[in-house]
Amino acid sequence: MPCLMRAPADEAELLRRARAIGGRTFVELARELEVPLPPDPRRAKGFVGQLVERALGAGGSLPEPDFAELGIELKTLPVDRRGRVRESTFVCTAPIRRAAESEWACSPVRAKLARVLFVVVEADPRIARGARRVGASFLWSPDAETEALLRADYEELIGGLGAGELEAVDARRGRALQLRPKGRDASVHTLACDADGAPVLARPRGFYLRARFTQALLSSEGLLAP
DNA sequence: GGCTGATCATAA
DNA sequence: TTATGATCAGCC
Repeated sequence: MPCLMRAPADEAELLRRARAIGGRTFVELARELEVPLPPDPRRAKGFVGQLVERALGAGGSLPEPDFAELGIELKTLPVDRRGRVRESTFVCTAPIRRAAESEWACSPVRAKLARVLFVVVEADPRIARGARRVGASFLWSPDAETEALLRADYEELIGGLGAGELEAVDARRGRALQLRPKGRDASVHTLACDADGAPVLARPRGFYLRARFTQALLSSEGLLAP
């Protein structure tokens, strides 16, 4: 594998590349890409995602799709050794200040989830870090029913923010999407409006896909052991 | 055990 | 500083 990878020309090539790295350990991948391994893996939470980005020729961490030409977002999907999704999937930050005027049709959530390449990765504490591998990959777009579900969640959550219900809209809300804190740490705050429209400080939030939801996607793809 | 809230690294 | 990439770790 070349160390500097050009962007893939089309979906088929992207999917081929993703499937070609299936079965490789992250250590092997890092060596091939000449990327140094982090000294303390527990402090390198995004390492695997960024490694896969490089391996597939993604654009990098820019405010645009990973594969801008193709309109495709890349997401790694951490699973345990039984193929159970271990974590939720970050989608994008929530527009807290502009929540009241945010519509689904032009929302970053809809844009990001319109076309996603999911790359399954092993993330099981019972598997030694050096032995964890890249798994299966699949391209996904929401069908009409799923988009309706995402839209309903989005409108409920963003509606809550827009109404200033900043404390009420916690991670327990939403069936597929949820809102969770997203910041350097709990001390980070951003300007928001409370229920009366008065300015208040609030924690930045991000939209995440629940693990239950991505688990169902894996299942639909036939990627789960019975 | 699953889930929520907290936290960590890097790039521009 | 804000965006990207996520996982950690204690609570329920």
